[in-house]
Amino acid sequence: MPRKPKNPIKEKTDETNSRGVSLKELAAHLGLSPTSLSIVLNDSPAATSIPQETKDRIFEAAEKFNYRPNYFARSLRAQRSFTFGVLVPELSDGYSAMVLNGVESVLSKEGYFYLTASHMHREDLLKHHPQMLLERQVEGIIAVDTPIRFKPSLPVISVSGHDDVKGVTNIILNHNSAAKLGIEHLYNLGHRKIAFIKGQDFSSDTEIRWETIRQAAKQRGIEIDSDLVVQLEGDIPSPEIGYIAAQKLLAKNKKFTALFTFNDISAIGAIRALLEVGCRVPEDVSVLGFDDIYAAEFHNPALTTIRQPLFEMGSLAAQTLLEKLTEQADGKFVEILTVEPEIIIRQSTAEASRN
Amino acid sequence: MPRKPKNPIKEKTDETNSRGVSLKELAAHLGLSPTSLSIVLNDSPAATSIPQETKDRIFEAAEKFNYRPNYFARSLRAQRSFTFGVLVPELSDGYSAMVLNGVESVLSKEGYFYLTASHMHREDLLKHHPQMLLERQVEGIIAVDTPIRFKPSLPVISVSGHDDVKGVTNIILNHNSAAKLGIEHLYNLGHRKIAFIKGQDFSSDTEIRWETIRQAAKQRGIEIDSDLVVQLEGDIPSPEIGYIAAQKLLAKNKKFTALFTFNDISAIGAIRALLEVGCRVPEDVSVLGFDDIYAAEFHNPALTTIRQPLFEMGSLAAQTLLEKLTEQADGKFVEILTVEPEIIIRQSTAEASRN
DNA sequence: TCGTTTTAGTAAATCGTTTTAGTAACTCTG
DNA sequence: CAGAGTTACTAAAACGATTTACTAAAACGA
Repeated sequence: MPRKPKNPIKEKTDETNSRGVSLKELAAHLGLSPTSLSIVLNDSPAATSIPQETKDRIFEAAEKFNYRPNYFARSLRAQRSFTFGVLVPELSDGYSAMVLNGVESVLSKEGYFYLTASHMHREDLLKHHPQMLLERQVEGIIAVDTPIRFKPSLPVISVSGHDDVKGVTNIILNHNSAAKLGIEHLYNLGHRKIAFIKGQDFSSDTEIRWETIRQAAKQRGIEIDSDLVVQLEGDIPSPEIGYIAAQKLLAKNKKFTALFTFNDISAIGAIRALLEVGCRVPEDVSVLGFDDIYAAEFHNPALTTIRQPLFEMGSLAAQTLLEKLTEQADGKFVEILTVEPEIIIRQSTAEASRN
Repeated sequence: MPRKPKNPIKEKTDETNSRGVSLKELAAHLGLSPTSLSIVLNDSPAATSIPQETKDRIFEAAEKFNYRPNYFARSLRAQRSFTFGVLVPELSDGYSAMVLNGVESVLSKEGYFYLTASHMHREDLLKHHPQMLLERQVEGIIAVDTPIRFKPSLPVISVSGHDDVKGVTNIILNHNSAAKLGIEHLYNLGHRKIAFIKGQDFSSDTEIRWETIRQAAKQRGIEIDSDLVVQLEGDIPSPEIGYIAAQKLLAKNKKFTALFTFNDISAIGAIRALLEVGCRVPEDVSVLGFDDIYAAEFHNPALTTIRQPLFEMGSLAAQTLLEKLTEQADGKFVEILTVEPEIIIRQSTAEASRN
């Protein structure tokens, strides 16, 4: 026989329930103390001494009135936000979004959310955004292709960053492998005169990618002509910057049979520039991309590219950050986590032309 | 002459300051009450009666100890989160990300952040995510290309949704114009046999886009052959689904001189399918896309497409939501905000071939 | 039967702000 | 010089949960 509620909560209509029931109200309704409800609903140790009948009453009422603990009250008390901050250069470049997919896939399972902040490589935002995220009490930060311009006062995971900041775990591609895969592929197709498009100075992968490519080329006995090296400029996530870079390259009027670009976006722009001057891809010039974004497979010609497992890098970052939070400073700190690239051979590369 | 602090806060090192100073600590340090500091720091009305000297002392100390009000405490008290929730199907389709850029550009100016939740058109997530966002006390929800499967108990703005849910403001493209722009363009190039790729059933734009296209075609006296209409299937954000749809179309073996696709992504996939069977674009078949994502301009051939101002739609959504929050129910409710499309003519469309 | 343990709870403190409702000590004003 | 008003503050309540430290009653053990 159900007991009568002591201080019945008036049935709230759809109109009035906007703010939900508080623990206190629910407790009054049941004639119990908030303490008891809290203990039961959270199944804390003290719950063992509460009889099942009471527990059931509590669960039932919580269900009926759709009780949801107030997020702020709970977080204030527990000093936890169940929220991460994510720093990205820009969302619509096809790169960050893939990483974020991976991040979200892990976080949503754990009841975490994340706040996104785009800095567009602006120095002021690189400092300001982390501040803001800290004020929002994020429990950790994931920085994607983002230089660390702040003192990390909480766990930070960097995806494709290369800043070597103390305390920051870096998730990076095995760039040595990546460079070798690319260079070997071109070499095996007979390419010896290879042009390169480097990344922008601000992009964190630029330096290491270039360094590893130089080494891989050297090992293969390929000489890099500095006239055949150009660099991306500007920060819009459009192929246009690759187009412009390729035009600069063509303006030098030096012969090359292959072009190794910084990423797929710039490869797509570069192909446009090549086609415009009558260079066929891949018959006259092979073009090799990097990343394997969705557009790569269906571009014309379909891009041969070095695939980065972006989704996995995101989920690994989230996973690692969650682990960092549970191990209380006892854990052995991991500085670098490496993921492996893969070469995806499609139609934009071919045997070097003879002439 | 600076006064002596009453209860000096020990200078915290970089190591220990992780949690920051509380208002109480700062007040004790200054020999004042937390109330006074709160009044001064927030410049609330009562601050007029506080002498400048005291104010300065407070500001100085706040600065020195880098005082930041605790977000949870403040939000708990004020019942405000300064956070929106954003529902998207998927981040890496190049569409949502552009909208989010617009959203963020407005929110960051106002000190707001947003939580992202991707539902991938799964019914369970379409119900679960809004719940979660509500529990996180978001002040409003922006739904991008997302059906509303929840009772909106707080302000909701839908971008490219067509659910006509009471209380939801819809930001939508002027689909009539869009359809006309597309049909007129193809008509003027001499196309009469036009094929169509419709969107997936779950995509909110599918129905209206198709309806308006049918009307525009009718007005122009173009007959739509139902054999020349195929539909996208599957929910990956890759051109592959457009590729498959175009193959189905080609399998019907009916002649057409133009193809009006649901979006740029599917246009890119469709072009691949056409090229594979020896159809040249645009010489044999003109292809018209929709959206004008970054990839459109540099695809080969460059896509002629109907541009949606995605960034603007995002910033308009954020702006509108912010306004909704300040006007307290007095405001006249706006149900629909329309934005205008634009046709971007590039290389994927041309005069209809004669044969 | 007395003392201990278990059962079934509760009151009050706490997290860190903001706000409401004061209180004293001055300064005017007539 | 009494009353009103201003100045310069502060104590306490509130937001809504969790946690610590109790209490009162019942059950158990010797």
